[in-house]
Amino acid sequence: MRDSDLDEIRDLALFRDMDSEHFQNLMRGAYHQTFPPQVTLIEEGQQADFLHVITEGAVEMFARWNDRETTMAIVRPVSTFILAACINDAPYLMSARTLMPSRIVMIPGADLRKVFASDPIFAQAIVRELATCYRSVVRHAKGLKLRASKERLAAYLIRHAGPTTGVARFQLPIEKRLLASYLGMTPENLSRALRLLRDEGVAVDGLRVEVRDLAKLAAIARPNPLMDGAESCGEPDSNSHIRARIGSR
Amino acid sequence: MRDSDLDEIRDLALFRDMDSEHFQNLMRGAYHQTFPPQVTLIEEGQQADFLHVITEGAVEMFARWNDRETTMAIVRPVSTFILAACINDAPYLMSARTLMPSRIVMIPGADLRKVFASDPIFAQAIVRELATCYRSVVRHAKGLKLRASKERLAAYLIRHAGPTTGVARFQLPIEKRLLASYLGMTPENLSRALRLLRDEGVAVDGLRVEVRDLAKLAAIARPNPLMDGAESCGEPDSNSHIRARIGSR
DNA sequence: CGAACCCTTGACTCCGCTCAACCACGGTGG
DNA sequence: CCACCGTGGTTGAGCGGAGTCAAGGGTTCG
Repeated sequence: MRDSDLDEIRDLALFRDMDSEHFQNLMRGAYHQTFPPQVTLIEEGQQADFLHVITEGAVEMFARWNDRETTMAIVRPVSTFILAACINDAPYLMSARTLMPSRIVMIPGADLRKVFASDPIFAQAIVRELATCYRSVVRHAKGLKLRASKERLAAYLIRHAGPTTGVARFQLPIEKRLLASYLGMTPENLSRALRLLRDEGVAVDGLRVEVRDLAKLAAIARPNPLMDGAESCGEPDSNSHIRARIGSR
Repeated sequence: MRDSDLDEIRDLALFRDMDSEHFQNLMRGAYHQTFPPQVTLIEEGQQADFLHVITEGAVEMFARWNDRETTMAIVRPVSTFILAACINDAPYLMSARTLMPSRIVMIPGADLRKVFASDPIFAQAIVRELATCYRSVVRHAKGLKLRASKERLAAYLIRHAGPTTGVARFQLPIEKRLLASYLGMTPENLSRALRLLRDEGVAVDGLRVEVRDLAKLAAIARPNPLMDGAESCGEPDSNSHIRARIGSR
């Protein structure tokens, strides 16, 4: 692995405060690789051999059952995924694939568990990360069970409008079909839901979104830090990552 | 706290291997209390002051939004709840209330974090617990997004039929209205879904369930360790806890 | 230029929710 | 002992949200 990579990784919240020697132990067996888009990094059911850390790009976490498929989260730099499976040395519950060219650090699970056991600082960082992921999934589940699809969409738009008041303009960070799947609906239904929100002052052109009246949206979504809080980890997408995608209109 | 209680708690997987002195530090500020049924222990949104450990009874974890309510999990002895909020020193995302007379250990969050930082063994146990909870919610979310309600019900019944082949008989561990809420449907719909499953050889009388043909149910539920795996934590109910409830018919 | 692919729209179906009535059961108090 | 309720469960009727299927338009890419 290149030294510049090492420095970059070392600077992540997860590794920043840990013992130097332990960090080296972790990195000795680690890979830092670049993957093209649409590459399956992980297949659910496999044994968790590596902890993955995404340093560039975007990765979709998704799950399959009975010929159906749903996206569970979009992971952005810099965060880990499948930490829980690694810690428990258990099979992955989700699959992962790149959505764009992405760089991934892969740390052997055995090394992770070893260092984790001997470095309390690192253990603390791991736990914080894990707890954050947990809370993120709980929020996701709450949204699915308590909100109707139109309400989920409204909430999503509000989260991504940023802290603006009045009018907000932004780009959807992912394809609509992905967004639909994440929100637990079909692409057709997302399309219709967006049209319904036109009456509420939402204008959509491609991935460009303009929200004319945040208050009106909020009346539908009734946002709430206990469901919409942004502790990151899997929410597609933190708007701090508006990147110029090739071919963005 | 009584000594007998201390011994009991000390024996939990979470505390079993930790340093004795640290354990005492944890317990010094802890309470072990008995609560009647239908008592709200935790209100979502509150700051996470205590880690809770249930040693007897049953606790429902639920969430509210906009006058709607859904049960997210049922917690049985012996396990913790709201661990993630405590670790992150964040507000609870779920509320909790007792379903029956229950005994709860309450450990101050500050103590938890302190000991956690200085005892690697304990930290490891915490992480394992947390990772298990995380995986449990992921399974729950997968079920909600990938399975239809009838399929979710079938899967639930199979999980609780135990490893039997052929005919299975058991008791529902919770009220049907709770089960409905957990499975993400209305009580009316659960009722109808159960009638639909009659054609599949499922007979229900009160809380008594008889599954005549597990294979037929399995054809609907298509159970799968990645969705139905029983790593405990919140699944209502692990069938290792069939207790004689007063008034069980 | 053609082939994918994504998005949208329409028509249709159906699952699941709402509302309402009814029953069974248990507890309470006259 | 019995009338009265409150609660949880079941059933039915009706409706609406959301999925399915199918077709068409716009882009991108080989």
